[in-house]
Amino acid sequence: MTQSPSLMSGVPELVVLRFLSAREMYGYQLAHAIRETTREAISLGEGVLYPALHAMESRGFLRARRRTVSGRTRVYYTITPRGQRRLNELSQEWRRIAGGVESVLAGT
Amino acid sequence: MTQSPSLMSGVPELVVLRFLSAREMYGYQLAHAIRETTREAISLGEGVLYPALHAMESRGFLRARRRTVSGRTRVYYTITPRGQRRLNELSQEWRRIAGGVESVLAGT
DNA sequence: TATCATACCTCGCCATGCAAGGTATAGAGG
DNA sequence: CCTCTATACCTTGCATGGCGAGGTATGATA
Repeated sequence: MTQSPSLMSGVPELVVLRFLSAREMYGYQLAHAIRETTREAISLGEGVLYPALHAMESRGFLRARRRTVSGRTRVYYTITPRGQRRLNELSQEWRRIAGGVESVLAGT
Repeated sequence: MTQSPSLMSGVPELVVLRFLSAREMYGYQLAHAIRETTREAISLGEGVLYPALHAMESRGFLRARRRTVSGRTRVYYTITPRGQRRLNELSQEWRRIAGGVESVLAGT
């Protein structure tokens, strides 16, 4: 119903890569960490997070490793060199666009 | 080919509304103003700008008025009260998400 | 007379967010 | 024992929306 144009496009990939560049994490953990770090400003639903993780893995940005911890299966992700390069590109892209938007919002 | 996730989603609508909240403008003029103000950081192609303008008009955010200036037809746009409300919402939304991304990029 | 800048437009691809729905285990409380 | 909550993963289908490519037309400049 033409709600909002979702300013979120590309954001999940960027923030996930950033987290994984610091340490290995699993999906559920990522979701919580993102919510906490951003104080709820960014909250990725599972329908966003998991497909994003799979896409990044198949593109070679992440490596997945299943581990069973006390009867529960977790999929841990680590960032690859390609993923690191991707993160650098996306960060730069983000800064560029965010800077542009800010300059417009600030007025001439 | 899964190029880039295009962090641009929603940005055209936001920046156009912001410009039009200051003064009446026509499409081509908007494109140039956006490029200039953002120092090329944001550059809207015509395949983005015109469909966006039409969509915003049909949603009641803008009002269009054709005018012929020295043999050329221009479509001037003004923002409506609804468009102004929309701008406020989008701005807030933008600040929220951008703040979240920044906090992630900055690290814990 | 060509080329550029102005000025508008549409079509079609496809990437992607997101809601909704599904499976399964562990632990706590009644 | 049973229900509920938290943990932990998954997929399908829809709608949005950016973007390239292509199209039309005029005025000015070289």
